[in-house]
Amino acid sequence: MSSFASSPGTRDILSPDSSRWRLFQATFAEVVERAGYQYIIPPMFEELGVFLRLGDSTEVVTKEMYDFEDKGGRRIALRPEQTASVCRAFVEHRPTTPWKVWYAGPNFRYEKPQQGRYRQFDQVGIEALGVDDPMLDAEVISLASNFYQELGLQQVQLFINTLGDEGDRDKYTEALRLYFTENLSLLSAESRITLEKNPLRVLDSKRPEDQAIIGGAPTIRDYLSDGAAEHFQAVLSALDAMNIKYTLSDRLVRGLDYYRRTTFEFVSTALTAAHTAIGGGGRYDGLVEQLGGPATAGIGFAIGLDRTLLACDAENVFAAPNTSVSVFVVDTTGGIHAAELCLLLRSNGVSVDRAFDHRSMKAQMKAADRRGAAIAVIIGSDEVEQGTVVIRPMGDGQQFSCPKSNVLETIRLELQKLGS
RNA sequence: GUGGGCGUAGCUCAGUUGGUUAGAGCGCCAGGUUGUGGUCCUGGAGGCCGGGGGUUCGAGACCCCUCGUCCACCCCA
Repeated sequence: MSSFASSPGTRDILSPDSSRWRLFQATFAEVVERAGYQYIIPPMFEELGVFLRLGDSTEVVTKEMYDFEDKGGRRIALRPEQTASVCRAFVEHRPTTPWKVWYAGPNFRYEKPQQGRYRQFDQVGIEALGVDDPMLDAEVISLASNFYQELGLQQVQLFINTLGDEGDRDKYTEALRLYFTENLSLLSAESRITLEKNPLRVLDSKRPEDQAIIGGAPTIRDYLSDGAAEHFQAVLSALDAMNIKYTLSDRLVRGLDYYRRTTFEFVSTALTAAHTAIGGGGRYDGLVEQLGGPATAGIGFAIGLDRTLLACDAENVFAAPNTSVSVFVVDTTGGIHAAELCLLLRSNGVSVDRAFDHRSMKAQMKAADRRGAAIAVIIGSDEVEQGTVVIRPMGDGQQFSCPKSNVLETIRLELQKLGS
Protein backbone atom coordinates (compact mmCIF):
# COMPACT_ATOMS: atom_id res chain seq x y z
CA MET A 1 0.00 0.00 0.00
CA SER A 2 1.39 3.35 -0.99
CA SER A 3 -1.22 5.41 0.78
CA PHE A 4 -1.39 6.63 4.35
CA ALA A 5 -3.91 6.51 7.15
CA SER A 6 -3.91 8.49 10.35
CA SER A 7 -1.72 7.09 13.12
CA PRO A 8 -3.27 4.65 15.59
CA GLY A 9 -5.36 6.39 18.18
CA THR A 10 -5.74 9.55 16.10
CA ARG A 11 -8.43 10.44 13.62
CA ASP A 12 -9.85 13.17 11.45
CA ILE A 13 -12.90 14.90 12.77
CA LEU A 14 -14.94 15.76 9.70
CA SER A 15 -18.08 17.81 9.27
CA PRO A 16 -20.63 17.70 10.78
CA ASP A 17 -18.78 16.26 13.80
CA SER A 18 -16.19 19.01 13.59
CA SER A 19 -18.91 21.65 13.93
CA ARG A 20 -20.28 19.79 16.88
CA TRP A 21 -16.85 19.87 18.51
CA ARG A 22 -16.61 23.58 17.97
CA LEU A 23 -20.04 24.14 19.41
CA PHE A 24 -19.10 21.96 22.37
CA GLN A 25 -16.11 24.14 23.12
CA ALA A 26 -18.07 27.33 22.55
CA THR A 27 -20.76 26.15 24.93
CA PHE A 28 -18.15 25.36 27.53
CA ALA A 29 -16.49 28.73 27.06
CA GLU A 30 -19.79 30.48 27.62
CA VAL A 31 -20.50 28.59 30.83
CA VAL A 32 -17.12 29.20 32.43
CA GLU A 33 -16.46 32.72 31.15
CA ARG A 34 -19.78 33.67 32.68
CA ALA A 35 -18.12 32.67 35.95
CA GLY A 36 -15.01 34.73 35.39
CA TYR A 37 -12.64 32.08 34.05
CA GLN A 38 -10.22 33.27 31.41
CA TYR A 39 -8.97 31.40 28.41
CA ILE A 40 -5.45 29.99 28.55
CA ILE A 41 -3.63 28.23 25.74
CA PRO A 42 -0.71 26.28 27.17
CA PRO A 43 1.81 24.64 24.84
CA MET A 44 1.13 21.10 23.74
CA PHE A 45 4.54 19.91 24.89
CA GLU A 46 6.68 20.64 27.90
CA GLU A 47 9.89 19.56 29.45
CA LEU A 48 9.32 16.02 30.62
CA GLY A 49 9.96 17.02 34.23
CA VAL A 50 6.77 19.09 34.37
CA PHE A 51 4.73 15.93 34.02
CA LEU A 52 6.83 13.71 36.22
CA ARG A 53 5.27 15.62 39.12
CA LEU A 54 1.99 13.88 38.35
CA GLY A 55 3.37 10.92 40.26
CA ASP A 56 5.63 8.05 39.45
CA SER A 57 3.10 5.48 40.57
CA THR A 58 0.63 6.51 37.90
CA GLU A 59 0.53 4.82 34.56
CA VAL A 60 -0.02 8.14 32.86
CA VAL A 61 3.56 8.87 33.80
CA THR A 62 5.23 5.47 33.80
CA LYS A 63 4.07 4.00 30.54
CA GLU A 64 1.74 6.31 28.70
CA MET A 65 3.92 9.36 28.26
CA TYR A 66 4.50 10.47 24.69
CA ASP A 67 8.07 11.59 25.21
CA PHE A 68 11.06 12.09 22.97
CA GLU A 69 14.32 13.94 22.71
CA ASP A 70 14.28 17.04 20.52
CA LYS A 71 17.09 18.26 18.30
CA GLY A 72 18.49 20.34 21.12
CA GLY A 73 18.81 17.28 23.32
CA ARG A 74 15.91 18.26 25.62
CA ARG A 75 13.62 15.63 27.09
CA ILE A 76 10.21 16.63 25.80
CA ALA A 77 6.78 15.17 26.41
CA LEU A 78 3.46 15.84 24.73
CA ARG A 79 1.12 16.87 27.52
CA PRO A 80 -0.93 13.96 28.92
CA GLU A 81 -3.22 16.49 30.62
CA GLN A 82 -3.20 20.23 31.16
CA THR A 83 -3.24 20.79 34.88
CA ALA A 84 0.51 20.49 35.23
CA SER A 85 1.06 22.92 32.36
CA VAL A 86 -1.29 25.45 33.91
CA CYS A 87 0.56 25.19 37.23
CA ARG A 88 3.87 25.59 35.45
CA ALA A 89 2.48 28.70 33.74
CA PHE A 90 1.37 30.00 37.13
CA VAL A 91 4.87 29.61 38.52
CA GLU A 92 6.35 31.23 35.46
CA HIS A 93 4.08 34.28 35.31
CA ARG A 94 2.95 34.66 38.92
CA PRO A 95 -0.46 36.15 38.16
CA THR A 96 -2.48 37.62 41.01
CA THR A 97 -4.79 35.19 42.72
CA PRO A 98 -7.38 33.90 42.53
CA TRP A 99 -6.29 32.86 39.07
CA LYS A 100 -9.19 31.25 37.27
CA VAL A 101 -8.54 29.85 33.81
CA TRP A 102 -10.16 27.51 31.32
CA TYR A 103 -8.70 25.56 28.44
CA ALA A 104 -9.67 23.33 25.54
CA GLY A 105 -7.43 21.19 23.44
CA PRO A 106 -5.78 17.87 22.76
CA ASN A 107 -3.74 15.76 25.15
CA PHE A 108 -1.63 12.73 24.36
CA ARG A 109 -1.20 9.38 26.01
CA TYR A 110 0.50 6.40 24.50
CA GLU A 111 -1.97 3.61 25.16
CA LYS A 112 -3.96 1.07 23.25
CA PRO A 113 -6.83 2.81 21.49
CA GLN A 114 -10.44 1.84 22.00
CA GLN A 115 -13.74 3.56 21.58
CA GLY A 116 -13.71 6.63 23.81
CA ARG A 117 -9.99 6.27 24.36
CA TYR A 118 -7.52 7.74 21.93
CA ARG A 119 -3.85 8.62 21.89
CA GLN A 120 -4.79 12.14 21.00
CA PHE A 121 -7.88 13.11 22.93
CA ASP A 122 -9.50 16.44 23.60
CA GLN A 123 -10.49 17.85 26.92
CA VAL A 124 -12.03 21.06 28.14
CA GLY A 125 -11.43 22.10 31.71
CA ILE A 126 -10.84 24.79 34.29
CA GLU A 127 -8.24 25.40 36.98
CA ALA A 128 -8.46 27.85 39.87
CA LEU A 129 -5.29 28.66 41.79
CA GLY A 130 -4.58 30.46 45.01
CA VAL A 131 -7.76 29.84 46.98
CA ASP A 132 -8.40 27.06 49.43
CA ASP A 133 -11.93 28.10 50.35
CA PRO A 134 -14.30 25.12 50.07
CA MET A 135 -16.74 27.48 48.35
CA LEU A 136 -14.38 27.38 45.39
CA ASP A 137 -14.57 23.58 45.31
CA ALA A 138 -18.32 23.93 45.17
CA GLU A 139 -18.14 26.53 42.41
CA VAL A 140 -15.87 24.37 40.30
CA ILE A 141 -18.10 21.35 40.67
CA SER A 142 -21.22 23.36 39.97
CA LEU A 143 -19.71 24.68 36.73
CA ALA A 144 -19.09 21.17 35.44
CA SER A 145 -22.57 20.18 36.42
CA ASN A 146 -23.94 23.32 34.83
CA PHE A 147 -22.14 22.53 31.60
CA TYR A 148 -23.58 19.03 31.39
CA GLN A 149 -27.02 20.55 31.84
CA GLU A 150 -26.31 23.03 29.10
CA LEU A 151 -25.52 20.15 26.76
CA GLY A 152 -28.83 18.57 27.66
CA LEU A 153 -27.39 15.59 29.54
CA GLN A 154 -29.54 14.26 32.34
CA GLN A 155 -28.04 10.90 33.15
CA VAL A 156 -24.85 12.20 34.71
CA GLN A 157 -23.99 11.16 38.22
CA LEU A 158 -21.53 13.01 40.43
CA PHE A 159 -19.31 10.99 42.74
CA ILE A 160 -17.34 12.82 45.36
CA ASN A 161 -14.74 11.97 47.95
CA THR A 162 -11.94 13.51 49.95
CA LEU A 163 -8.41 12.22 50.14
CA GLY A 164 -7.49 14.38 53.11
CA ASP A 165 -4.32 16.38 53.44
CA GLU A 166 -0.96 15.04 52.50
CA GLY A 167 -0.33 13.58 55.97
CA ASP A 168 -3.82 12.01 56.09
CA ARG A 169 -3.37 10.54 52.70
CA ASP A 170 -0.04 8.98 53.65
CA LYS A 171 -1.40 7.49 56.86
CA TYR A 172 -4.40 6.11 55.02
CA THR A 173 -2.24 4.67 52.26
CA GLU A 174 -0.17 2.89 54.92
CA ALA A 175 -3.30 1.52 56.56
CA LEU A 176 -4.49 0.22 53.22
CA ARG A 177 -1.13 -1.37 52.50
CA LEU A 178 -1.30 -3.14 55.82
CA TYR A 179 -4.88 -4.28 55.33
CA PHE A 180 -4.38 -5.59 51.82
CA THR A 181 -1.10 -7.25 52.72
CA GLU A 182 -2.82 -9.12 55.54
CA ASN A 183 -5.42 -10.31 53.05
CA LEU A 184 -3.01 -10.85 50.19
CA SER A 185 -4.27 -14.34 49.40
CA LEU A 186 -7.73 -12.96 48.63
CA LEU A 187 -6.49 -10.38 46.15
CA SER A 188 -6.27 -10.93 42.39
CA ALA A 189 -2.81 -11.22 40.90
CA GLU A 190 -3.21 -7.87 39.14
CA SER A 191 -4.20 -6.12 42.33
CA ARG A 192 -1.19 -7.50 44.15
CA ILE A 193 1.02 -5.75 41.64
CA THR A 194 -1.02 -2.57 42.00
CA LEU A 195 -0.66 -2.86 45.77
CA GLU A 196 3.09 -2.63 45.55
CA LYS A 197 2.98 0.46 43.41
CA ASN A 198 0.05 2.32 44.93
CA PRO A 199 -2.29 0.80 47.54
CA LEU A 200 -4.90 3.52 46.90
CA ARG A 201 -5.41 2.30 43.39
CA VAL A 202 -6.39 -1.17 44.54
CA LEU A 203 -9.66 0.44 45.57
CA ASP A 204 -10.26 1.15 41.89
CA SER A 205 -10.16 -2.49 40.83
CA LYS A 206 -13.25 -3.61 38.97
CA ARG A 207 -12.42 -7.32 39.20
CA PRO A 208 -15.24 -9.19 40.91
CA GLU A 209 -12.91 -11.30 43.04
CA ASP A 210 -11.50 -8.14 44.64
CA GLN A 211 -14.81 -6.60 45.58
CA ALA A 212 -15.34 -8.40 48.86
CA ILE A 213 -11.99 -7.48 50.31
CA ILE A 214 -12.25 -3.91 49.03
CA GLY A 215 -15.59 -3.64 50.75
CA GLY A 216 -13.96 -4.34 54.08
CA ALA A 217 -11.05 -1.98 53.60
CA PRO A 218 -10.51 0.95 55.96
CA THR A 219 -11.98 4.23 54.73
CA ILE A 220 -10.34 7.61 54.50
CA ARG A 221 -12.87 9.07 56.91
CA ASP A 222 -11.05 7.57 59.87
CA TYR A 223 -7.82 9.26 58.87
CA LEU A 224 -8.99 12.76 58.06
CA SER A 225 -7.47 15.67 59.93
CA ASP A 226 -9.99 18.06 61.47
CA GLY A 227 -9.19 20.64 58.83
CA ALA A 228 -9.74 18.26 55.93
CA ALA A 229 -12.95 16.89 57.42
CA GLU A 230 -14.31 20.39 57.95
CA HIS A 231 -13.37 21.39 54.45
CA PHE A 232 -15.18 18.42 52.99
CA GLN A 233 -18.29 19.06 55.06
CA ALA A 234 -18.33 22.66 53.85
CA VAL A 235 -18.09 21.55 50.23
CA LEU A 236 -20.99 19.16 50.68
CA SER A 237 -23.11 21.80 52.41
CA ALA A 238 -22.51 24.21 49.57
CA LEU A 239 -23.48 21.56 47.03
CA ASP A 240 -26.65 20.90 49.01
CA ALA A 241 -27.40 24.61 49.04
CA MET A 242 -27.00 24.74 45.26
CA ASN A 243 -29.15 21.67 44.92
CA ILE A 244 -26.44 19.65 43.22
CA LYS A 245 -26.94 15.94 43.72
CA TYR A 246 -23.93 13.84 44.57
CA THR A 247 -23.02 10.39 45.74
CA LEU A 248 -20.36 9.98 48.41
CA SER A 249 -17.81 7.45 47.28
CA ASP A 250 -14.97 6.68 49.63
CA ARG A 251 -13.48 4.39 46.99
CA LEU A 252 -12.94 7.24 44.55
CA VAL A 253 -9.20 7.93 44.46
CA ARG A 254 -8.52 9.01 40.88
CA GLY A 255 -5.48 8.39 38.79
CA LEU A 256 -3.03 11.15 39.47
CA ASP A 257 -0.93 11.39 42.60
CA TYR A 258 -1.28 15.11 43.10
CA TYR A 259 -4.85 15.07 44.37
CA ARG A 260 -5.55 16.26 47.92
CA ARG A 261 -8.80 16.78 49.75
CA THR A 262 -11.76 17.02 47.38
CA THR A 263 -11.90 14.65 44.40
CA PHE A 264 -14.86 14.07 42.15
CA GLU A 265 -15.88 12.29 39.02
CA PHE A 266 -18.81 12.54 36.63
CA VAL A 267 -20.16 9.27 35.28
CA SER A 268 -22.68 8.85 32.49
CA THR A 269 -25.23 6.22 33.35
CA ALA A 270 -26.37 6.29 29.72
CA LEU A 271 -23.10 4.73 28.58
CA THR A 272 -22.79 0.98 28.71
CA ALA A 273 -19.21 0.65 27.52
CA ALA A 274 -16.28 0.48 29.91
CA HIS A 275 -15.51 4.17 29.81
CA THR A 276 -18.34 5.78 31.66
CA ALA A 277 -16.24 8.44 33.38
CA ILE A 278 -16.83 11.56 31.29
CA GLY A 279 -15.14 14.07 33.53
CA GLY A 280 -13.36 14.44 36.80
CA GLY A 281 -11.11 16.55 38.91
CA GLY A 282 -10.13 17.60 42.36
CA ARG A 283 -7.96 19.70 44.56
CA TYR A 284 -4.21 19.66 44.12
CA ASP A 285 -2.85 21.91 46.83
CA GLY A 286 0.89 21.40 46.70
CA LEU A 287 1.37 20.85 43.00
CA VAL A 288 2.46 24.42 42.35
CA GLU A 289 5.03 24.08 45.11
CA GLN A 290 6.35 20.88 43.58
CA LEU A 291 6.85 22.77 40.35
CA GLY A 292 9.02 25.32 42.10
CA GLY A 293 6.43 27.92 43.03
CA PRO A 294 5.10 29.16 46.36
CA ALA A 295 2.69 27.03 48.37
CA THR A 296 -0.52 27.57 46.43
CA ALA A 297 -3.90 25.91 46.60
CA GLY A 298 -5.43 24.66 43.37
CA ILE A 299 -8.49 22.89 42.08
CA GLY A 300 -9.90 22.04 38.69
CA PHE A 301 -11.55 19.51 36.47
CA ALA A 302 -11.24 18.13 32.96
CA ILE A 303 -14.03 16.88 30.76
CA GLY A 304 -13.35 14.43 27.95
CA LEU A 305 -14.81 15.61 24.68
CA ASP A 306 -15.21 12.26 22.96
CA ARG A 307 -16.75 10.49 25.87
CA THR A 308 -19.07 13.32 26.71
CA LEU A 309 -20.24 13.36 23.10
CA LEU A 310 -20.76 9.60 23.27
CA ALA A 311 -22.93 10.24 26.30
CA CYS A 312 -24.79 12.91 24.31
CA ASP A 313 -25.39 10.36 21.56
CA ALA A 314 -26.65 7.86 24.09
CA GLU A 315 -29.10 10.40 25.46
CA ASN A 316 -29.88 11.77 22.03
CA VAL A 317 -29.04 15.36 22.89
CA PHE A 318 -26.67 18.05 21.61
CA ALA A 319 -26.96 17.27 17.91
CA ALA A 320 -24.46 18.56 15.40
CA PRO A 321 -25.30 22.08 14.28
CA ASN A 322 -26.61 22.69 10.83
CA THR A 323 -23.81 23.45 8.36
CA SER A 324 -25.88 24.38 5.37
CA VAL A 325 -25.60 27.56 3.44
CA SER A 326 -28.38 30.15 2.97
CA VAL A 327 -28.04 30.71 -0.74
CA PHE A 328 -26.78 28.63 -3.66
CA VAL A 329 -26.04 30.36 -6.93
CA VAL A 330 -26.79 28.44 -10.11
CA ASP A 331 -25.10 29.91 -13.16
CA THR A 332 -25.36 28.18 -16.53
CA THR A 333 -23.56 30.89 -18.45
CA GLY A 334 -20.01 30.03 -17.47
CA GLY A 335 -19.74 31.12 -13.87
CA ILE A 336 -18.64 34.73 -13.97
CA HIS A 337 -22.05 36.01 -12.90
CA ALA A 338 -22.06 33.56 -10.04
CA ALA A 339 -18.65 34.83 -8.99
CA GLU A 340 -19.94 38.42 -8.92
CA LEU A 341 -23.08 37.56 -7.00
CA CYS A 342 -21.25 35.36 -4.49
CA LEU A 343 -18.85 38.17 -3.75
CA LEU A 344 -21.66 40.66 -3.29
CA LEU A 345 -23.64 38.42 -0.97
CA ARG A 346 -20.69 37.17 1.02
CA SER A 347 -19.30 40.59 1.67
CA ASN A 348 -22.75 41.50 2.96
CA GLY A 349 -22.79 38.66 5.41
CA VAL A 350 -24.90 36.13 3.53
CA SER A 351 -23.54 32.57 3.37
CA VAL A 352 -23.40 31.42 -0.23
CA ASP A 353 -22.07 28.49 -2.16
CA ARG A 354 -22.05 27.73 -5.86
CA ALA A 355 -21.14 25.04 -8.38
CA PHE A 356 -18.05 24.82 -10.53
CA ASP A 357 -16.96 23.01 -13.68
CA HIS A 358 -19.83 24.09 -15.96
CA ARG A 359 -22.31 21.61 -14.69
CA SER A 360 -25.82 21.30 -16.08
CA MET A 361 -28.61 23.25 -14.46
CA LYS A 362 -30.07 20.04 -13.18
CA ALA A 363 -26.77 19.12 -11.58
CA GLN A 364 -26.40 22.58 -10.05
CA MET A 365 -29.92 22.46 -8.64
CA LYS A 366 -29.15 19.11 -7.16
CA ALA A 367 -26.04 20.56 -5.56
CA ALA A 368 -28.12 23.45 -4.18
CA ASP A 369 -30.45 20.95 -2.61
CA ARG A 370 -27.65 18.89 -1.15
CA ARG A 371 -26.04 21.97 0.28
CA GLY A 372 -29.23 22.67 2.18
CA ALA A 373 -29.67 26.13 0.70
CA ALA A 374 -32.85 27.99 1.61
CA ILE A 375 -32.95 29.63 -1.78
CA ALA A 376 -31.32 29.10 -5.14
CA VAL A 377 -30.50 32.05 -7.32
CA ILE A 378 -30.58 31.08 -10.98
CA ILE A 379 -28.69 32.92 -13.67
CA GLY A 380 -29.17 31.71 -17.26
CA SER A 381 -28.69 33.40 -20.59
CA ASP A 382 -32.21 34.92 -20.49
CA GLU A 383 -31.51 36.53 -17.13
CA VAL A 384 -28.19 37.90 -18.29
CA GLU A 385 -29.89 39.41 -21.33
CA GLN A 386 -32.65 40.97 -19.22
CA GLY A 387 -30.38 42.02 -16.39
CA THR A 388 -32.31 39.92 -13.87
CA VAL A 389 -31.90 36.81 -11.74
CA VAL A 390 -34.40 34.16 -10.70
CA ILE A 391 -34.96 33.68 -7.00
CA ARG A 392 -36.17 30.21 -6.19
CA PRO A 393 -37.09 29.22 -2.65
CA MET A 394 -36.08 25.59 -2.23
CA GLY A 395 -39.13 24.76 -0.15
CA ASP A 396 -42.66 25.15 -1.45
CA GLY A 397 -42.46 28.79 -2.47
CA GLN A 398 -43.00 30.11 -5.97
CA GLN A 399 -39.92 31.26 -7.89
CA PHE A 400 -39.79 34.77 -9.29
CA SER A 401 -37.40 36.98 -11.14
CA CYS A 402 -35.94 40.20 -9.86
CA PRO A 403 -33.73 42.91 -11.36
CA LYS A 404 -30.06 42.48 -10.75
CA SER A 405 -29.83 45.86 -9.07
CA ASN A 406 -32.22 44.71 -6.34
CA VAL A 407 -30.80 41.27 -5.74
CA LEU A 408 -29.20 41.83 -2.33
CA GLU A 409 -32.29 43.33 -0.65
CA THR A 410 -34.61 40.86 -2.31
CA ILE A 411 -32.56 37.92 -1.08
CA ARG A 412 -32.36 39.38 2.40
CA LEU A 413 -36.10 39.86 2.48
CA GLU A 414 -36.74 36.38 1.17
CA LEU A 415 -34.38 34.78 3.69
CA GLN A 416 -36.09 36.68 6.45
CA LYS A 417 -39.46 35.46 5.22
CA LEU A 418 -38.18 31.88 5.24
CA GLY A 419 -36.71 32.37 8.68
CA SER A 420 -33.15 31.45 7.76
C1' G B 1 1.20 -4.39 27.80
C1' U B 2 -2.44 -9.21 27.81
C1' G B 3 -6.64 -11.95 25.55
C1' G B 4 -10.53 -12.34 21.75
C1' G B 5 -13.67 -10.72 17.21
C1' C B 6 -13.37 -8.40 12.47
C1' G B 7 -10.75 -6.28 7.71
C1' U B 8 -14.57 -7.36 0.34
C1' A B 9 -16.70 -0.39 -3.84
C1' G B 10 -16.90 6.33 -0.73
C1' C B 11 -20.49 3.97 3.33
C1' U B 12 -23.29 -0.52 5.37
C1' C B 13 -22.66 -5.38 4.21
C1' A B 14 -23.61 -10.44 1.02
C1' G B 15 -20.26 -13.97 -1.16
C1' U B 16 -22.35 -22.00 -0.43
C1' U B 17 -17.78 -27.75 1.33
C1' G B 18 -11.80 -23.55 -2.22
C1' G B 19 -13.99 -23.36 -8.89
C1' U B 20 -13.32 -19.62 -13.79
C1' U B 21 -15.92 -12.38 -15.94
C1' A B 22 -16.51 -10.46 -7.23
C1' G B 23 -22.32 -8.78 -5.85
C1' A B 24 -26.48 -5.78 -3.35
C1' G B 25 -28.40 -1.38 -0.98
C1' C B 26 -27.12 3.61 -0.10
C1' G B 27 -24.04 7.47 -2.10
C1' C B 28 -21.69 9.56 -6.62
C1' C B 29 -21.98 10.76 -12.17
C1' A B 30 -25.03 10.96 -16.64
C1' G B 31 -29.62 10.54 -19.18
C1' G B 32 -35.19 10.27 -19.23
C1' U B 33 -36.88 16.18 -18.82
C1' U B 34 -33.01 21.47 -24.90
C1' G B 35 -33.78 26.25 -18.27
C1' U B 36 -35.13 23.62 -12.34
C1' G B 37 -33.46 20.08 -6.79
C1' G B 38 -36.12 16.98 -3.23
C1' U B 39 -40.15 11.30 -5.86
C1' C B 40 -39.64 7.76 -9.90
C1' C B 41 -37.17 5.04 -14.13
C1' U B 42 -32.66 3.73 -17.09
C1' G B 43 -27.54 3.54 -17.61
C1' G B 44 -22.41 4.39 -15.90
C1' A B 45 -18.03 5.00 -13.04
C1' G B 46 -15.83 3.04 -8.87
C1' G B 47 -12.35 -3.20 -6.01
C1' C B 48 -4.57 -5.73 -6.55
C1' C B 49 -11.19 -8.82 -1.42
C1' G B 50 -5.80 -4.46 4.34
C1' G B 51 -0.36 -6.02 3.16
C1' G B 52 3.36 -10.13 2.66
C1' G B 53 4.38 -15.25 2.40
C1' G B 54 2.53 -20.41 2.04
C1' U B 55 -0.82 -24.80 0.67
C1' U B 56 -3.37 -25.97 -4.16
C1' C B 57 -4.30 -27.29 -11.03
C1' G B 58 -7.10 -23.17 -8.81
C1' A B 59 -7.57 -18.78 -2.75
C1' G B 60 -11.94 -13.25 -1.23
C1' A B 61 -12.58 -18.12 1.38
C1' C B 62 -7.57 -22.57 4.18
C1' C B 63 -2.46 -21.87 7.10
C1' C B 64 1.53 -18.48 8.99
C1' C B 65 3.31 -13.53 9.66
C1' U B 66 2.22 -8.36 9.67
C1' C B 67 -0.65 -3.87 9.87
C1' G B 68 -5.26 -1.67 11.09
C1' U B 69 -9.81 -1.68 13.71
C1' C B 70 -13.42 -3.16 17.40
C1' C B 71 -14.33 -5.57 22.28
C1' A B 72 -12.66 -7.07 27.14
C1' C B 73 -8.62 -6.51 30.78
C1' C B 74 -5.03 -2.91 32.63
C1' C B 75 -5.57 2.25 33.09
C1' C B 76 -7.97 6.63 32.31
C1' A B 77 -11.10 11.46 29.91
